[in-house]
Formats: sequence, structure tokens, C-alpha cells
Amino acid sequence: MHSVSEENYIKAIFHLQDGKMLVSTNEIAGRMNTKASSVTDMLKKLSDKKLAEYIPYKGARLTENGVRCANQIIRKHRLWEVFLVEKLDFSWDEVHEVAEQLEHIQSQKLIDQLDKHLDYPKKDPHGDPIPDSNGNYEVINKTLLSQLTAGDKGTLVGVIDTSSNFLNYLDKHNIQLGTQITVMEREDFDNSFTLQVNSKLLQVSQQIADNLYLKITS
Amino acid sequence: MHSVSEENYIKAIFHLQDGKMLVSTNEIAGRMNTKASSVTDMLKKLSDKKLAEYIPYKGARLTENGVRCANQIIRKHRLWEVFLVEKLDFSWDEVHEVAEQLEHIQSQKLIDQLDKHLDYPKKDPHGDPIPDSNGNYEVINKTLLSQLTAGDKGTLVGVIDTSSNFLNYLDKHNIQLGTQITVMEREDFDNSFTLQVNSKLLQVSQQIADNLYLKITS
DNA sequence: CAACACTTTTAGACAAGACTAAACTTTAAT
DNA sequence: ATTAAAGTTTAGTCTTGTCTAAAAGTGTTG
Repeated sequence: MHSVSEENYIKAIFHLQDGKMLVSTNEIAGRMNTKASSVTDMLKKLSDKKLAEYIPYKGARLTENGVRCANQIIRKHRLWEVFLVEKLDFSWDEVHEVAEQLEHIQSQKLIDQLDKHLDYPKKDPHGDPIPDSNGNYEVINKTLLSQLTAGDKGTLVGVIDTSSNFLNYLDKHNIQLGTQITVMEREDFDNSFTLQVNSKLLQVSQQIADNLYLKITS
Repeated sequence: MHSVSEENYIKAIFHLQDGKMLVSTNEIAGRMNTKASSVTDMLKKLSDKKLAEYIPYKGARLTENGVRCANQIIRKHRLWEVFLVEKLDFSWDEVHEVAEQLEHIQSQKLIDQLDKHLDYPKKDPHGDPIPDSNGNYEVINKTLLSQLTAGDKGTLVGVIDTSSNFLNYLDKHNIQLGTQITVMEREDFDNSFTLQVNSKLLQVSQQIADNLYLKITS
């Protein structure tokens, strides 16, 4: 089918193009830890294969075909994450790296059976939706914590950063998917927040507030 | 660690060197579906990395390190095969291809936890032993069917060829691991056999007899 | 609208792993 | 002991994916 490298670029473009008309070469290079010149080469190839539309000096965007492809890779990634957590007792901060490898295994039967074995999960361990085999997924109603103001409250339904560093920070404060969070105060100067979590007060920086999705309950 | 390609060569040499002093370039090329010149290149690389001893024009053999490495790859391959059959309802003829991909995933925790999840299996779905994390495995007492004579009998404990073609042939005749087989007659002319299997008589060619391992019961 | 900064592409190189064709060893047979 | 066949290695090429350095394009700002 497609090479591992092609799949990684498709995934990167997919995540970056959300909303945007075109994704720039530099943005892709940043996310992939490669150089802009390597990205240019790959964009030409993806364009030849009709997986992306590429306008030199302007940027690129996935075609319908490319999006379909991206959804299948994301489906595989997230199903493997569920497998690792549910069946192999991985914690949510350990799964990403391994899932990055597993997502490239090519076997339709494998992924269908894995889905069934896991009882058709709808979300991965970080709260992200798992596309079904047609690429459709439940849109989750969620708001970035950093956009809330004092008095708002909700439950944690997703995280953006899935690095061990960040997830360990959450673990340390007993914050998991489903945890109740109330915004007590917002500091306009540095956009930091005072939250009430697990009956305790917690100060969090903007960087943290930018990585937490809540489902508002009031 | 090692590249996928290196791992595949290590595995091939390991399987070929059984008993032999040295494995020839051509033998490796045959098993890997590559050309002899590609094998020469790789043997130099494996030799540089101290994974194989290579004597130009003579052949190669894995070092102790190479053997350790081979055992870990085989351990991963066979554990994944068990997983596919036991947990994902694959049949024994479908697992090889997918396990060839899965065996190259790099994560010690993954393989430890998979082993535990499967309850530390000792054999894969084709009857081959699964090395433990130190590379040790149970030696299975077995004899090639093609070396038996009229009157011998035993139970099927292993197969050599794991291709769908061969395994489907066995399925068609209801032959599985554990099936009782009696040698009724051996035709010296073409080394074919008349067997009694599942209370029926079955003619098998030498090629088939060369791929079945029995544990002798009489 | 010109000049500079920034982004992007091109050109050329490299590493891994494969191939073909030619040269070289080994082995077996006369 | 020669020679032919078979097996192996070398030399050179190709593809994929990466890089650096240089050239080209874009855009912003005075």
C-alpha cells in the first residue's frame, strides 16, 4: 500500500489541516522533525499519488482519498492504544510510542478482529474518538480549558499532548478522563488558572490549560 | 536496535544453520527471495556488527550474540501467532504473514506483557516452541513422518511449512496438532505413504511427509 | 516600490538495501 | 592437472528518504 514514511506524512498533514485551507511546508517539517526540503519532496510524491493537493510555495491539503487514508491510520493507532491499556496493562502515558509502530502493520483482518476483540471501543485512552471502518466517528462535545472563565465547570474528556511528561503530571495530581474540574479563578496577566480538582485547589499554567478538553456541566 | 532487514537475515541464517557449520550465500538468498550479491553485502554488515562470522566464499554462521538476537525475534513471532489464533480468531494458516510484520515491533514491555496476557504459552499454533525471555525453550521430542516405516504411529506435534497452501491441505483432511497418525504402508519407489488418519486411509506424497513432525507413540 | 527577512524549492550528496553484469573462487569431472 | 560449471564477490546503478547549501519566491515594512 503506502510506505511508513508516506503514512506518517499523511497523518501529520491531517492533524495540521484542521480548519485551515492549506498546511505549510514548515509546519509539516516542524511536526515531523524533518527539514523543509524533505517535506517538499514528499508533498510532490503525495500529490502524484493523488493523496494531497500541493501548490508550490503555498502549501498542501489532503484529498478526499488522503483523508480516508489518514482516518484508517488513526483508527489503527487508537485501537492499538486501547488494546495496550485494556489488555496489556499499559498506562496512558506509555502507549503512544508503541502505537506509532503498530499503526503501520498492514492487515485488514487484523484490525477488524482487534476492533471486535476490544468490543468496538468509541474512544482511545486519551479521550479521542476512534473512526469506524468507514472513517466515521462520534464528534465529542468538548471545550478547551483555556477558554473557560471563573465559575465554569466540567469533566475531563480529552487531552491534546500525549507525551509521558504531560500525562505523568496529570497522574501526579490524580487527574484522569472523567475527573471533575471547576475553574475558580483565571489570572488575566499570564492566563494561568486556579482549579478545583479532587476537592483540592490547583494552579495550572496556560500551557496546561491549552491541553485539556472539558465537557461543560454548568 | 537492528533494522527490519537485518532482523530478517538473522532469522534466515538461524533457521538454516541448524546443525551445519556454515550457511552458504545462495541458501540465504533462496530463503529470503533476494540475490546472492545482496546477501554478500548484508553478511559483511552483520559481520561488522559481530552478529555473524563471515568467511568469504565459504559462508556464514551467527555468533552467540546473533543467536540471542534470533531467539528474541522468534519469540516475538511465535507469541504474536498465539495471540492472533487465541485472541483474534485467526486460523493457523493466516498468522504467518501478519506475525512477520509484528515481530519487528520494538518494545520490551510490549512483548513481556503479551507473554503474560497469553499466560506464558510454550508452543505456537504450528507446534514450535516459544523461547522465554532468556532465549531458552523446551525441546520437543519429534520425528519427521518421512523417516517412519509401516507400523509406526504417533500424534502430530509440528509442521515445517507454514504456508496457507499446506495448512489448508491439512485442514481439508481434518489434520491438526494432536491428530493420531498411523503409517500403514511406505512406497519405496516415490517415498509416498499410506496413512490412517481419523479412521480413514490417506495417500500422501514425500513432500507432505517431509513437513510433518510426529511424537511416536509405539 | 524597494529591500530585507522569512519560507520554500532546487541541486547535489549520502545511507540503506536491493539489483545486474562482470570478475573471481571453488568444486567436480574429465 | 585442466577445465567447465556452479557459487560468490565486486563494481556500478537504482530507489526511498533524508540532509545541506544555494537559489528562488513571498511578504512586510519603511
